[in-house]
Amino acid sequence: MVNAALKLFSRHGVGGTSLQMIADEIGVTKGAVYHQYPTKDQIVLAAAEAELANVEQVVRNAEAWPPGRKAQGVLVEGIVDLAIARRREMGTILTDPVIADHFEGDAVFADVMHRLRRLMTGDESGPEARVRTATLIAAISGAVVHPFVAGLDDEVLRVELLRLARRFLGLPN
Amino acid sequence: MVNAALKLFSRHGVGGTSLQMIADEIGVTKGAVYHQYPTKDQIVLAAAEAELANVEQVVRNAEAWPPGRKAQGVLVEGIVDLAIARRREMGTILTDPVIADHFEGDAVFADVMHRLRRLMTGDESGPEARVRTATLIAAISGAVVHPFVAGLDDEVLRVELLRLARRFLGLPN
DNA sequence: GTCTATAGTGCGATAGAC
DNA sequence: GTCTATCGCACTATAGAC
Repeated sequence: MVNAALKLFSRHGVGGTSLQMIADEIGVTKGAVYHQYPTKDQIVLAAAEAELANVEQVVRNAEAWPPGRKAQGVLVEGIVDLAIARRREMGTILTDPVIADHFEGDAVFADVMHRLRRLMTGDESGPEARVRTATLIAAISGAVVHPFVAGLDDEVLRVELLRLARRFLGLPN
Repeated sequence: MVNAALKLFSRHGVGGTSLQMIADEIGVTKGAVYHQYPTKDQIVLAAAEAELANVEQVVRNAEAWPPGRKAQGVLVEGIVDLAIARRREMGTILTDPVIADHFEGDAVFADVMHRLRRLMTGDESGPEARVRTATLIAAISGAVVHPFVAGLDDEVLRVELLRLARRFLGLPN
């Protein structure tokens, strides 16, 4: 259900997705949808959190390594893989205005972003570190939905993106 | 009117913006809006094209220079300035699903993107060139709306983004 | 847990007065 | 060119049978 919602959100936007569309997508009626989630807002929230959980898992994997280049490499590889596996969905939670509103002031979102920045820039937290982190995330999650790469094979895209991201971070090859 | 629509689109998404909201924003009634545009689709199209025209102007400025590093520098500076001046609006035309649908197969959009890629990668047009171009555009237009940089001063953000973009392209300082 | 039925609201769009 | 008034429809949400 949450997955069906995310798929529709990323294809029509949150505002352009109705409960009827979600119900149709999973093959039930609106009433059944309302049984699980009392409001549309709750569905949006659940979908956004589910997608954020994927990012959190990638961050957690990278945190298993001691701080440094290896951890950064694991992080970048995880983000690239995630962005490719979910080309539209990942960008949606970062760019859709309705979901951005939901995450503004959200503690879990802030925590994941903070840990992500820490992995990439260590203890720096000034403007340079912030812009660098925001840029890398935006680059990867945004690039995968750009028309230029719409027709590219997943594996080709993966290799190119990884190369660019590693160079961006100053990591070996 | 087109500007009011773009502002609302970037704040609530295209699907989440009603004609009533647009009418209220510019201080008229729905009837007056319908006098200028026969359908909501036409408004969306006009708004998207207006924003695309800004990008086209930046590309045109860069094309005034002979192909090479100078042209690339002008291009990157123009894109960064545009993204900062219109932090939300520029990202909207690249990420909102409704607008992306409008641009899919659009000749003007394809032309601007083609010229942009040509400026950045010359005559190469393989996967590597495509991913590189898509990544740079996504990075800049996406980074400016990321929560990490929400509180940053425009000028600070501009300097950092320019530095990152230049390094990404292998341009001097 | 899924259904039908329906309330209440706001939507896109149209018609016609001024 | 802007207004009011209104149509038909789809929406979110609720109530209650099975």
